Amino acid sequence: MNIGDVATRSGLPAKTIRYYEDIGLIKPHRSDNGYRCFAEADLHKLAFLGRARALGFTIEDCRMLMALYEDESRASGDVKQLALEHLSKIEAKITDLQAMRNTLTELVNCCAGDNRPECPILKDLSGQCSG
Amino acid sequence: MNIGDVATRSGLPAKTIRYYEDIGLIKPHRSDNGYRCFAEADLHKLAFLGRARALGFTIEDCRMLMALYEDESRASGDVKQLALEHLSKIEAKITDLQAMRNTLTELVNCCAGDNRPECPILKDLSGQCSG
DNA sequence: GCTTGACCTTCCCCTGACTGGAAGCTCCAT
DNA sequence: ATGGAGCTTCCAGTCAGGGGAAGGTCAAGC
Repeated sequence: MNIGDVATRSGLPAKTIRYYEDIGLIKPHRSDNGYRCFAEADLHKLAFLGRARALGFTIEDCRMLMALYEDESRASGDVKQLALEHLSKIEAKITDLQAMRNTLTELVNCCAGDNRPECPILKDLSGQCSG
Repeated sequence: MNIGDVATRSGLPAKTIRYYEDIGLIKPHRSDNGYRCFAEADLHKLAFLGRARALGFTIEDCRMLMALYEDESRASGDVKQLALEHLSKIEAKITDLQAMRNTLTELVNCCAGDNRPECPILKDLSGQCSG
């Protein structure tokens, strides 16, 4: 398979696939003409990577997950720990974003949003507490 | 005021303050020795920027918010629109992260996390649906 | 007056995970 | 032979700064 076919079948852009080769996540063979030549196993790895990335794992996490996946004597505890650490980062992000959302929602609700300059959003940002 | 004092009082790192000058968000004067020389108004702007950034606004958003803040004939509707657009991006991110969290939580709960290699997390990532 | 250390300056490279685009090669169909 | 699609590499850019080098400045202490 050439990269275009793999891109279509994996759902990843060709650019991303080249990048993954660059950083050593996959190692496709080369045809005589210099084109990358992907086997089914490469496609499978790319799909794995795509799913891990979609769950928000970093590239380095993905690298470790792939290594664990390929290590048949792995301990599932190592995978679980990786996932739990990632989960706690996600939860922290959610908490941060919810705090932003709450503040913003309140500010937006206080703002008339008309043609007048008076604006509680700007007032808050400028440090003049409106409460 | 020198940059160190402003950093302390605004809570922003000196690096960040220099960066904000670089991209034109602030324009502190210079002393004869070449040092940046900050007035209270600069400090005020930096505090504004810090709060806007803490609410997750992008730098470009901040630039517009500052312009609106300084425009006494602004319409609060413009500010509100900016805030609403930002809010909807935040909400989209929260939704994405919650989906990740839900999937990950389920996977983690299915994983024994012991010394055995059997692992539903890896199984899911590899595309073998466990359900 | 000299030194020391803290503070300031600019400059450039690095981050993560790609994306865009240029220049050039290959392949296939016409 | 030619045109266009697809492939290659390489360079630069994204966002919002962070790290650190090389060097100028200032105030205190001796």
